Amino acid sequence: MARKNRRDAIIEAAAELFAAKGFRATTVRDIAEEAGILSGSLYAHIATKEDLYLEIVRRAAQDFSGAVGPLVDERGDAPVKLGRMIRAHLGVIDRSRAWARVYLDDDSELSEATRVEARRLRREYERLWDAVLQEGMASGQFLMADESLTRLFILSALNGIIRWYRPGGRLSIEAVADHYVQLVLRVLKAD
Amino acid sequence: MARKNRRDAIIEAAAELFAAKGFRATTVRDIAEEAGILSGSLYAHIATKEDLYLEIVRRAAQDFSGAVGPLVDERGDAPVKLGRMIRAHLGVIDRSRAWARVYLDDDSELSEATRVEARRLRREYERLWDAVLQEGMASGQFLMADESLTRLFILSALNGIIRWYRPGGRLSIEAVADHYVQLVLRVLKAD
DNA sequence: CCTACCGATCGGTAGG
DNA sequence: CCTACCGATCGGTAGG
Repeated sequence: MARKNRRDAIIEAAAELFAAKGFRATTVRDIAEEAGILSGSLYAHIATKEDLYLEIVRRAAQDFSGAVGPLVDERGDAPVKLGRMIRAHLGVIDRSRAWARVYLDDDSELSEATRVEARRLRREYERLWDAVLQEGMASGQFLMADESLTRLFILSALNGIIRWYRPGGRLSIEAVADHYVQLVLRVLKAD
Repeated sequence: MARKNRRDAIIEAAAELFAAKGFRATTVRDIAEEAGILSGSLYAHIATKEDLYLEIVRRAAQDFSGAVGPLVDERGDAPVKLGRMIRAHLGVIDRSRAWARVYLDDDSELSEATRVEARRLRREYERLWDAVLQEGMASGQFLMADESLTRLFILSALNGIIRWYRPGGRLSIEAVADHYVQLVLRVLKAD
């Protein structure tokens, strides 16, 4: 929470609201109120409501890539790396729930241009996962009949968490991550 | 496609539009146009836009339960049954894409009452999967450290399909189902 | 950042 | 099922 200016507060408020109610159901008046200003004043800081969405997706993409990306090149074999990546990915979901939700949901209510950019950012992130899956396949530690299908299966399972996990529930995110790492390694026949 | 009255046509149109654009971004004028009438005339057949949503969720829940439910009591051991259920589940997603999408997405733009009912229907459906998972655990054919976590993992992976599968792509839904059955059985250490 | 407001569009209704 | 319309609310702007 370094420099926290008004613009950041607006984006933060929008992320929470988009995550909770969806893009369309969130009004610029909701966002302004949450940020402590009036809706007209919002436009001194942003161009459009849709730009706000894009900014959230970009920051979330950075969160995920920043947490998971460096792990691809760290020491360790593919199963170990994948375990770290899963923990990091679920960690971001846990710490940045609202941002993650906006980022992971392909919101169909937006303009094509916005959706294309959001999709591009997600695809770029997915390549990190491909890299490690391929590494494990090359080393013979992962068994996959169809790599891209397997990646989709795994990432869908992981991202599903955002639909049911609530902090303070029966399991901590770390406990969930421990379980999920095991399940994913089973999928890959790696244990 | 038995009796196909105007009301059914309206619900069908709404399902396609809600799936494509979301509940909020779909207007009653969109729905009416798709059904070939004017928006005011819609209200001779429905009470509110939200009722339309509920009706779609109810029919989709019936689709899934009708296709998967009977398989729980059929002949065969748990792994065989689970394989059949996965194929049936993906079959519904394939044949009733729009309905499935509306049903599977917990739309946060709706009233509490509506969301509670939709959640109830989804929970009821999930119990079918719990039954078979428990059967496999009892027979020693499935290995799970945490049954409910494993169910969430598996169903998230399966339902993720609705976000990427498009008919006419590289793989048929049957081919995807074949792969996914194998991956799920691996998760359960059942092969 | 506020006041004051815009044109457009929304879900839904009355009366036929 | 249409015509005609309602009050409310929407994203965004002008002028300060």
